[in-house]
Amino acid sequence: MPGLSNTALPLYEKVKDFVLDNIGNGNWPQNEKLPSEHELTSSLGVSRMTVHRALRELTAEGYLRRVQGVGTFVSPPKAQSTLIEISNIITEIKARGSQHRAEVILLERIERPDKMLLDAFEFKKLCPVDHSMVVHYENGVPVQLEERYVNTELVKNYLDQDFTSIGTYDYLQHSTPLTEVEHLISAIPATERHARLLHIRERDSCLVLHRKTWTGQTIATVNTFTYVGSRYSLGSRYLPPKK
Amino acid sequence: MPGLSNTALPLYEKVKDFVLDNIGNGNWPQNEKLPSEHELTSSLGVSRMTVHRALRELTAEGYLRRVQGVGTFVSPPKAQSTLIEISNIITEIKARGSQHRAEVILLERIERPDKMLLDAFEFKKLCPVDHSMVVHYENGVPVQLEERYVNTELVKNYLDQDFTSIGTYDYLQHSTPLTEVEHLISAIPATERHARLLHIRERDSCLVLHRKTWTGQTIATVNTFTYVGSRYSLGSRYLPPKK
DNA sequence: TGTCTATAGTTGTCTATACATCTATAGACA
DNA sequence: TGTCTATAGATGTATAGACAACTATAGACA
Repeated sequence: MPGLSNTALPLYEKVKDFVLDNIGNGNWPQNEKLPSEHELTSSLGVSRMTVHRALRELTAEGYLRRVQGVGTFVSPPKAQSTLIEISNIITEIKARGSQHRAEVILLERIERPDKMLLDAFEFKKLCPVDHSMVVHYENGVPVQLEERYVNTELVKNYLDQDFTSIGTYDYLQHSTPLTEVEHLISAIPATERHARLLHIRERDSCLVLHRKTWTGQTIATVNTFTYVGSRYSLGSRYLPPKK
Repeated sequence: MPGLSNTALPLYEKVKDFVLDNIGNGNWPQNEKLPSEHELTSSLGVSRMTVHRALRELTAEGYLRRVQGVGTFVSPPKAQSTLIEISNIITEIKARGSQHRAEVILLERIERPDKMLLDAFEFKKLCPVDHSMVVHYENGVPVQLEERYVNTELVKNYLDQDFTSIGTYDYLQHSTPLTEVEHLISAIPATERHARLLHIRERDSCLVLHRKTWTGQTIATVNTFTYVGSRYSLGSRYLPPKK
């Protein structure tokens, strides 16, 4: 066995590299049992704590699986390479070098939310809810209809903001720490209202992203983002943390 | 200062909880400098290595920022984690307790791919490509049309598999280590073929997930998954590692 | 044969200690 | 006043040793 590289890295990093190399070149195939910490300690000439740290970190990173009393095993390749990151529309438009414009369609307080809305927030009693509807344009073409319902208990002054200059996202992120997020993506045919606001025809396909956010145990916001199917794709390119 | 909880947790976990509590209740606000490892060591009555491990892990989790020679600081709240995980359809259907069935529509080798396909693979020369089309049923109702094009240089024996019993995903994952994945989600109206295979009407909305995978610098597979918009949502609920 | 038990082997945690490395700063010096 | 330097104090790494907790199994025993 070749042993550790002689770069300037800390020892535990060299041990991690050593293990990753053995996995990468097929020396230790999937589900293979690694040498025990004790064996690695003597064969690599480092202390057990150092080996232990390396293996523990690789376990946290998903490369290994450890069972107390049994041993350390090579994990099957991560299914984690199937993550899609949702970024906010304004950042995204600007990142493409396009010009962004937002049009506020509606900004209101709903004092008496209907049953559907109360259920969405899992409210027991009648609570007011702030409501915004904004259309985002990329180079003058409507791309996204953003509809947000906001818990007025948790988010203050939501209605006083100028969402043509500040992103709703930016305001919410700074005003409310969120503890949990739920996403749902689906496809729907455009309603008459979608068609009017997004300049498409009724029944054209739209991509809908539902997002619910929590602060503590309480639902903070309920959001629906509707994208024009033919003009927009959610996307991501993911590079696994190879080494 | 109250000190550590007296639960059955390991000490370093208690130290982590202690720090998180102090951050959570505003005791240590954003960018506050924490007591030094030495101070925590004496005030909490644990060894420095234990304090160090707790702080190191909290740093990896994004709660703290450490600067050698200077100190440890409370990090600003994490950027909103907006990741969506794509799991494979068979796992998903079974996880819902539904019955899964796969119907292989087509399984063929394309000896002379057309220009669109060659471009998708970024092939310079003419290479054969394997092609599969499978419809996945949940409790007898079609949910997903799975279409895959596979690089025959990288994936062997693709056509010999029985994809009614093995998931295409499972076979590919075991046969080819993948180094990079690209996803694109969009919404399209159903074509006549979609309508026929998925038992919907033409122009009904479908959710389309494009996935391209790389092995090294080479494109290994090009995939299109078409979901019935009204029957399916991609989703995820993400729980930040709070505590 | 079947069941229980002691044990060897493995990982998990914790401590005490040492030295390395980096940063800010007080104080010497020009 | 300005610059350099030694130093205190902070985090980073590494070791040796001890004990705890868990698992599989060989071997004793009924």
